[in-house]
Amino acid sequence: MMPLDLAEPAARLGRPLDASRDTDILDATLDVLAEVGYDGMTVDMVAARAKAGKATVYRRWPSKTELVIDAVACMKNNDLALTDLPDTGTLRGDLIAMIKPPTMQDAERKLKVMAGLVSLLTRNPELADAANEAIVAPRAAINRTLMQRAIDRGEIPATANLDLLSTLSPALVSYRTLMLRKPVDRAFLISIIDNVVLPAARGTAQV
Amino acid sequence: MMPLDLAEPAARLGRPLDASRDTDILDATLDVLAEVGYDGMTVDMVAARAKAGKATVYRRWPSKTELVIDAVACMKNNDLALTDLPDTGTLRGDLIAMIKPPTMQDAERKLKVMAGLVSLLTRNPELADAANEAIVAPRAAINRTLMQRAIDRGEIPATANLDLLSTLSPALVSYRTLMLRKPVDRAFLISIIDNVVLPAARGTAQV
DNA sequence: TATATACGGTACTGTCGAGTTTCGGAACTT
DNA sequence: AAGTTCCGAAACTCGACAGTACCGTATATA
Repeated sequence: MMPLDLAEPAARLGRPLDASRDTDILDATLDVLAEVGYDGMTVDMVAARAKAGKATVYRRWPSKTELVIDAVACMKNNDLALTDLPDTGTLRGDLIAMIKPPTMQDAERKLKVMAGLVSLLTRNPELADAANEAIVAPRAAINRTLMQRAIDRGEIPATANLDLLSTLSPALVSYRTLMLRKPVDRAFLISIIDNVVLPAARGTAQV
Repeated sequence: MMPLDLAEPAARLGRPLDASRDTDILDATLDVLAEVGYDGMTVDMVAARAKAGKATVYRRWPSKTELVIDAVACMKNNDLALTDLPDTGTLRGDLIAMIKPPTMQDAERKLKVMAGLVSLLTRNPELADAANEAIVAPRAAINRTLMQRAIDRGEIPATANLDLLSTLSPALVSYRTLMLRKPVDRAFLISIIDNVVLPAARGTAQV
């Protein structure tokens, strides 16, 4: 008998897998996905863009679907950290401080990827979960954190519905991009903050 | 020479086209579209659901793309009229009166169809326009009308940004359905009205 | 050095779907 | 009745793509 699998690297025979190919392929997958969507994407496109052979792709992922799920899930890690969020002292200041190039580009790419996946989410729960954790949830989590601080400061009522409030801006940005197909510029984002998010955060219990 | 085309029916030779097949096929197209999306849809599926032959489809539309564009554009007509809108005397009353079965089912189907088209809108302007006019614009137009009345009554400030306000609820409903994949029930819609739309409509110029 | 696996590239296989054609029969015009 | 077009159904063509196999070469272990 052999010790068959001691959970150690085992130092396999022959040339080892080149880890740099993994990231190149995953990144190429996201690029193509953002450009032409899931159904428009072919594995040949991905391989070509990653300057890899198709066999190199299939050596790592058993199918196109699994490749895409992994690529989407990987976006979760490259997040513009939840640690160094702005802290200007006001909710408005924090929200506006989030409007800066690196954050926006990250959001734009994620939204394009999401657009190419939307029609699949209904029929593929695994992909839906990956997309939610990597794209949807992080953005809401940031807003939630900023708003919780505002509650702690007494700036907005503690009764504020953060589940709803934290999704306002992502929802409006998504809608404007995907449905209205209009550009999301700085003026629009500020308009959302001043005309929607802040009134909603403060005004919950009027009437 | 012939009078070649005097814009009259011309009484063509042979069996005439059966108009009832058109509507059946367009309706089947929307059904399939809502279920599996544009890329998942095949012309055979549509023909089968409409109990029609594939030739009957291609006798009317030159390609799958044109068929879909026409089907989407047709949704525009079947609108739950902009004429008999609720008029309860308050904006809140009007908005809540819009939450009723026929309206909701219409909206749900349109949203499913839209979900199956999202990834195409970027690369097909003709389809994007059809989808906008048939699905996106009508809903915003209704909200805009109700809100304009509220302005006329002096219920909300005349400075209110109706372009933004009228898209709030469609955006939040879309986001919840497509991205969060949570159900849109009556409680959620009322929560939107009370916690987002009305505060935003009133609170524009505070601070 | 011998063996084994990864690599990029290319060719292959099998399936699926858009669009076309053909069929027997039905509906219309002359 | 003769001629034409529509109908549903089925068979067909053809291109695209997922997935596999193989090549020559590169990189690892023993």
